[in-house]
Parts: sequence; structure tokens; C-alpha cells
Amino acid sequence: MTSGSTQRSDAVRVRYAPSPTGYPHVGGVRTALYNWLFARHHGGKFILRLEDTDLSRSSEESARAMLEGLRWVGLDWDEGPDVGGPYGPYRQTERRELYQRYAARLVEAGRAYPCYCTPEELQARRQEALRRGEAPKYDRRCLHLTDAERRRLEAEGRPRALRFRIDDQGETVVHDLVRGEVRFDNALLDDFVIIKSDGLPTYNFAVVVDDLEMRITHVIRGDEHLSNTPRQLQVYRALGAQPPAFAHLSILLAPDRSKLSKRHGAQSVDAFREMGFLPEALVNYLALLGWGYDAEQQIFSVEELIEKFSLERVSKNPAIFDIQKLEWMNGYYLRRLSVDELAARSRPFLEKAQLAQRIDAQGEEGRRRLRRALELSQSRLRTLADVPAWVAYYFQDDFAYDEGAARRHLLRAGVPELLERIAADLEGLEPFDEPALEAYFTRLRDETGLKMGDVLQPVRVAVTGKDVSPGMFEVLALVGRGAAAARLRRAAAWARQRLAGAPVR
RNA sequence: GGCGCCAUCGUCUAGCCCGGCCCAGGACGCCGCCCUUUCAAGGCGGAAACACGGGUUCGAAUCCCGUUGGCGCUACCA
Repeated sequence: MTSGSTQRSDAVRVRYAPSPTGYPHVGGVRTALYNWLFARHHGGKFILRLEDTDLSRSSEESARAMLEGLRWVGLDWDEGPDVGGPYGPYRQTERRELYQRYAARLVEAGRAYPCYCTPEELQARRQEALRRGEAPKYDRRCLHLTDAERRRLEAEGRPRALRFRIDDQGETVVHDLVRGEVRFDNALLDDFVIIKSDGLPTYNFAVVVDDLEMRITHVIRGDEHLSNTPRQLQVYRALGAQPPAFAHLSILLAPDRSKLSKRHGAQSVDAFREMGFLPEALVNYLALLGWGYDAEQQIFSVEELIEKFSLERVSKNPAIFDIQKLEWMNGYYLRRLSVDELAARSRPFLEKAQLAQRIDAQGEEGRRRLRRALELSQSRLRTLADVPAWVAYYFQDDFAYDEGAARRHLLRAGVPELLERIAADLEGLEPFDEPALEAYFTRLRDETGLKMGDVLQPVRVAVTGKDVSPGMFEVLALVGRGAAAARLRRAAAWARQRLAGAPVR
């Protein structure tokens, strides 16, 4: 076994090692991103490894979702379960023999021993210790078993786990790249299980073996692992191996300061995709959550992130995920997309809103109108999911009026007459384009003595159903003469009827 | 309970290591103004923070101690 050697290649090798027990959530993606940026910055390797030793919670579906989620945000890996690599396999359940070999080494060295205590017994003793106000450490009962006792327990067919014999003298110091020196009293550690009775390794053992075998140089992971690091360091030492460097990232919190979880709604990258976020915006935002270049710059391309990323500038405090800033950033990226790109990225959302078929049905003209519609609404978008609402009225006439908008602008004395007149005028307007429309409405304003808003807002509601839209002349020109006039008449009729039937105010 | 981590505007943060340039800078959000047919975008301006208490020092956001709070670990989960 060569892996126990202390030599370390100077090429950076980092890994992201999720356990496939759920969806890929943003916190994990951020950890992966930092690892990836670190690797790319240093021209090193980024490795993906699946920690699937918890058979009851791991699933193939989740593993697929993990990889897909990472790929969606634009990460790629040099070694991993799907692409292979020189230190595979890259899922722990396929590496059992390896852990067994390392465990055997520890047993030989007297640093590991079989334990026959059942979970129930352990649980009971733990409760008891807690009740007495003592630390719930493993009592080393099985360390002191005589050969005869051991034989008896084996003969009983008792399940057997393997425990690591901790060195409880002195202290273990973690030299953390983001937190500095962190010291732990070894007397507080206990003999933890390294091989479960099902033969699979536990996390604290498997990570060490894998990181060693895969020649990982920097372990960049979540803060929740900091407390476990002294245990792992002891395993490295017992193996006579040089540990990698460590960097513990603060975790992501929900707005209520609790850990980000399901009940806070969106946390899986899939959810963000469905909400219409762009991967480049999510990456930029996530990079800034816990890392800052100079605090002035907010927008970073991936290339810039790679160039500027460093662990020294990773902040120590936990960060709260702020979806409003993400939305702002998403809007920023959306505004910088070409119209064609925007159209392409909007496609799934237009399909979901049943608009894609209508657009397609218009062929080339449909594409042209969609492009123009997107052009007009681009600066108003925050997510791709907003797109359908901004383009729908260019492709369908049968919409309902927004209640508040209708009340404010349609259900007023004189409005039906005004709309009918405009409809008639527009039918004769030549040409029916933006300059002509503007000239017409200016004339109408002067002639009636109304303010532009008093004229245009009713028109807006009649033509779009809402009181918010892009510039009215552009909208009218794009909707087209026939449809515009028809909608104005429909709104006039609707308003007249409502005003007569149930007088408003 | 024990151990560990963390602590600057509502949020992300700069500054902290190497005390004075900080009556604390930027960004999101919020408010106001400008532009304007509405809403955005854009421009300009504003309110908004060094958790608390002790030290050390001529001087502390910056160093030390304590308190409080948040989070994590303490599993045959990862």
C-alpha cells in the first residue's frame, strides 16, 4: 500500500464529496464552487466523490440529481463517478475492500478493535451518562474484552463493529486555512466506530482513507466538519500519513438564522432553475456569499472568479441567503443577454405557460414578435419565469383584466367613449407605427385637454390587461392595428356594462 | 451538559492580522428626487451598523478578558 507515504505532490487536488441523500442544495453547491474555483485558480484538479455509505438514505436518483445540479451551474470535474479517473472508483460503496485494508492495518497496529455493543446498549449507556451529568463518551468496554469473552460474543453471532482507539493524551491542533489554529483536548474524544457492523466505513474513517488515496491536498468543506477534524487527524497520524490542509467554510443560514432547509422553500438548485434563475447569476451570488474580493465589485464573470478567488478572503461568519440580492443579480445578467439568448433560455417557461405553441403557430412572424416583445421587456425582468407574463398579450386576446388596474383606469366616467374613439382613430391611422402613434396620441391629448397618463393608462389596461407594461406606442405597434382596435372596443364595452350595471363609486 | 466556531447597516460585506487616514466604505433592499404615458432600467441623494461590559493605550471596530447571542459537533448520519 503506497498511500501511507508522506510525500505529497504539490499540484492542488481538491474534492467535493456530497452524500447522495437528497437534492443538491445551494449550501453544498457553494462548497463545491469554492473547491472548483480553488482548483481552477491553481491549475489543479477538482474531484467529485459520492459518500454513499449510508445505505438507508442514499439513492441513485439523488446521485444523478447531484451531478446534474453541479453541471447546471457550470462546474466540471476532472475525476468522478461518471468520468472515472486514476484513483477510482469514486463512490464509497464501491471501495469497501480499501477501507477494510486500512482498518486491518489499524487493528494490527493496535489502533482499532472490535466492538460488540448493540446500538440499544450504547444508547442506554449514553442516556445514563448524560443523566449523571457526565460526557457521553464510549466507555471502552470492548477494548478490555478478554479473548474468551470475545470468542463468546463472536459465537453468539453478535454483530461486530470496529472502533478506532483514540489517543486521549494531549491535544490536537487543526491548522485551518480560514479559521487559523483551532485546538482540541484529546481527552474529550472517544473511540468512534470506523467500520459499521454492515461492513461499511463511517464518515470519519472513509474521508480519511479516500482523501489519502485520492491524494487530496486541500480539504475545503463545511464548518460542521471542523469538530470532527481532530478525530480524522488522529486517524492520519495512526496511519503514519501526512494530512491535507484544511479549510472550513461557514455554513449558509436561512433568513431566520436557522440552517437553510426544506421549510425555507427554495434550497435545491433545481428549484432555482425552475424559478427562472440563470446559473451564472447563482454562481456569482454564491461566490459572494462568504467571499469578497474588495467589497466594491459585485459582478464577477466565472473567469474573474477563477482569477481572483482565494481562501484568505473567505469570511468566517455564517451567511444568510438573501434571495432579493440574487434576484437583483439575476436581473442584471438577464439584461445583458442577447435577445436570441434570452429567447432560447425563456423557451421552457413559455412552454410551461402554453405560449410556445401560439408563438410557433405564427412561424417566422411569431419569432420576430417574440424577439421584439423580449426586447421591450428585458429591462423589467427579474427571472425567466417573469417572461410569459410580459409577452403573453402579444399573442393572445382573451385575457382577463387585472382587477385593480381595471378599477383604476377602465371603470371611470368617459373612458368607454374615449376608448371607442381611439379604436376608430387607430383603424384609420396610417402608417401604424411608433412615430405615428406618438403623434396621434399627442394630438389627442392636446385636443381633449387630458393628461397623457389619463389617455394611455386606460389604453394600456385595454390592450394588455395590466397597468404596467413597456412603452404604449411600442406595445400598440407590436400588437397590431386590428388586435389593438378590437381590444379597445372590448374594453369599452366591458367597462360600459360594468359602469351601468353596478356603478363604481 | 461538554467542546468548538462565529459576532460591523435589515442582508452580503470592506476595514481588524500590521491600533490613529473610520463621527466606519461598497452592494442588495428601503425612502426621496431626476428621467418618464405606467412599470422597469439608468442617474443623483438619504436613512441605516462596529452585540454588551470591562481592561490595555495619548488613542480601539481594530489588541486582551468576560458576558450574551447564533450555529456546529458530541451517531454503527454525513
